[in-house]
Amino acid sequence: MAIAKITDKKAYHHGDLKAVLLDETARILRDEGEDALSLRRLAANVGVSRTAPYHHFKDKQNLLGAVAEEGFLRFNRTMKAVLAQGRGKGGEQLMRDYVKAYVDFAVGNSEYYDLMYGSKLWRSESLTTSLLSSARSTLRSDVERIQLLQDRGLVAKKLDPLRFTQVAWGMLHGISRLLIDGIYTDSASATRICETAADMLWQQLKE
Amino acid sequence: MAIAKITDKKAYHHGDLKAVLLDETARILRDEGEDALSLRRLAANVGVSRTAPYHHFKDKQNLLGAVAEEGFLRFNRTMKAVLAQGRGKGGEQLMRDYVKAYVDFAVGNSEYYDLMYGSKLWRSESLTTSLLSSARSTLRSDVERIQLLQDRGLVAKKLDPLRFTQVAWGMLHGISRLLIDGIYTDSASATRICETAADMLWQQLKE
DNA sequence: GATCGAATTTGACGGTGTCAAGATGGGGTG
DNA sequence: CACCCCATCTTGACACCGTCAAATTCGATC
Repeated sequence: MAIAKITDKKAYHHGDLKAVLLDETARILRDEGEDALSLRRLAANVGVSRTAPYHHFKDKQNLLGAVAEEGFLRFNRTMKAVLAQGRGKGGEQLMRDYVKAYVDFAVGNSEYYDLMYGSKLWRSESLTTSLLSSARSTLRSDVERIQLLQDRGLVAKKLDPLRFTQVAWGMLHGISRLLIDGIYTDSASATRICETAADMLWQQLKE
Repeated sequence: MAIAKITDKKAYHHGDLKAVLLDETARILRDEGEDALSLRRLAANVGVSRTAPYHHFKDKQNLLGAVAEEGFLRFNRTMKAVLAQGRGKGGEQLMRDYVKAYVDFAVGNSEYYDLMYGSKLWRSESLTTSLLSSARSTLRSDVERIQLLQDRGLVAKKLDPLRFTQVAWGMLHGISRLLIDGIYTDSASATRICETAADMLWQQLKE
């Protein structure tokens, strides 16, 4: 039915519907927007009857939760790569790269980011413990990294790592949201906004 | 029909439906959440037929835009009051008050804040120029205030007022969103998060 | 080859936003 | 005062939507 199948699973009648649904959901969100996503259209696009998705996801929110989980996976992978790649660099440059990578991911993968930190997910019971730990993974390791630097005397003693991380996260999240939603007047200057943000954070750290 | 009418307009069949619709919309959003809002329920609650609202608002998005405009009005009023009240105080304390006021407004009036800076509004054609200028009003005066302080030599010369304001706004917006959406682990420490944020901003200014 | 059960379908229900056409009735003009 | 206009409101209709229940299909296992 589908032009090409990547996996050979070919589970049952259709092939592994679950994975295909996840991909097509993300594709619709990316290309046509949130309003264009309905379970019925999704099913039709994939070539399956309207209620077929219900055997893989409890309801619509549950499907979106699964897409969000995929988003967290990609996000954590991305941020880990940035840190790995920044081994040699100085702290200031690393901070800039980190901030840029966060915002770039959010803006470039907004179909995932919207779901990951959308209000719906965090109020629904689809927020499983595994999803929650995945969601907090990056934040948690941020706090730990700062604590480590602090123990080594590379970061100001008086700084509260948790508090700092919370505020820094808020900053990156806010900048990302304002960019995604097209609220900043000149989204063209995204790069310079990120630099300003990174410098501000770095100054707090080194002090 | 309605128990009490504040205005005496009593426009036509119903009384000034438009204002009543705006209030009831905000009430539903606050008390029952976004999903509970439908034009049909709204109309029924107000005691009017399902299509009556269409004579006052082009469509649902247009109604929400009008509610958002009311939100901007209240927001601008609130922030102006904070500044007025902070005349005597030092800059540091004023910054703390300002940050706290912003976040408090967002969290305490989230039924408005969600609409004001929700993605829907900023992509819709309901974003009239009057609404847009109202939306940018507070931000604009923030930039001007910093420029003024800079001219008087009270703020670091090397600082770019626009860039700083954008980042500061991002920070406040992000913190507000994370609090509203229940994403922060310990929303109880909102006050201390605000203080940390304010101190960070203030340090950038005075430097 | 019969059977079991997971995967899928068809049918149905109540809900939604919105358009088109008709009804209503208060305010301005004669 | 009588008239009519037109903003306001209603009823009817349409095409969607999410989701439940019951029937159906069909690969894998005994």
